[in-house]
Amino acid sequence: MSQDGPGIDLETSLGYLLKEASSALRAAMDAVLRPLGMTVTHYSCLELLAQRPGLSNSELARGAFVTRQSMNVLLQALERDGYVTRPAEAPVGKVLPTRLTPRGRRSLATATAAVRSVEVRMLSGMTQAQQSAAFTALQSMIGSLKDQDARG
Amino acid sequence: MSQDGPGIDLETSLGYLLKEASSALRAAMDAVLRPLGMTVTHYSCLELLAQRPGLSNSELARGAFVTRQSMNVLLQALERDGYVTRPAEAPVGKVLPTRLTPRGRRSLATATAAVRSVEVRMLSGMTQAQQSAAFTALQSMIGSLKDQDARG
DNA sequence: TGACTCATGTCAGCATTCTGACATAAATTG
DNA sequence: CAATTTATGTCAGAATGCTGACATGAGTCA
Repeated sequence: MSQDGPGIDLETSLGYLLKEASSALRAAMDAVLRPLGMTVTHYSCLELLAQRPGLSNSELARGAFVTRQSMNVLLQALERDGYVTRPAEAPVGKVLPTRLTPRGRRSLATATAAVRSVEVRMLSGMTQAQQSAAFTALQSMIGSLKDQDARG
Repeated sequence: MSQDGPGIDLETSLGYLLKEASSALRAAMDAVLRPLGMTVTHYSCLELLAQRPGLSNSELARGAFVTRQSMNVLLQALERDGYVTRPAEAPVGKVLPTRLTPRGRRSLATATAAVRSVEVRMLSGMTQAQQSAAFTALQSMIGSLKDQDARG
């Protein structure tokens, strides 16, 4: 069965499949967000702020899987265009808590609908049990991989 | 519970978890490949060529989830450094079939060992049944998302 | 209290990838 | 057979993200 002899069989590799699924999801999200003039990172930032108002730049960066620096330039653009607000000075420490403006909330609402349609389609061929299994499996993978990071 | 009311609950979203897992996997692979002077795309290209010799630039790009243009610049570097070879002229059509050199094969061997250790760790906390379930689930997601692409 | 470590926000420079575009060859279609 | 469509390789410019670096504030520990 061309098992783990010479290389890693990409046809049966969970890692490769994970990358493929993630890539397909990102492409699908990009496709529905583009007409709204939004990128995936853009949307992720807004969604994070809706659920946890007052998040800092660094926390948003971790939540959207980009660096602080990248999130910083995005936040500057979002602030300039009136989607979010940040205090001019940090109320405590250096952390600048960010919040959605009404305009940001409206923009997020339409984006959320688009993204939800993608997620629904992604799950359309799966039973509830399969979804639960996938959820557990992904959490397990994440835990193992993060563990490694901590040890290294 | 905070179900699908206002936004998408990132804590229970399979899409978000998928992105998180993929990000963690990429970070882990980057960490083990960096000492070898390799990037993930770099490694993916070599692994693809080992399993399917003679792949073209465009086919490699699809397999590594990047654009033709990006793969093209990578291939030029790999060719310059003697990891792969491409004929100066296309034997048929415009397709330039790429092949690993012995040096490329040696380089891939060490990289494969490193990547395999990451994948083993990723699967360490999962039963065989869980792995099978995850495999099926991911394939289902990919199928649904690609379907959408075709229809759009 | 003072030294040390850690996290944050931000700037500058660099690398990587993507978008747009073009010419060419194969496949398809009428 | 001719025309259209599709796919490929490649170039140039733009956008995006990252690495490196710095100053500052908070927490820790002796």
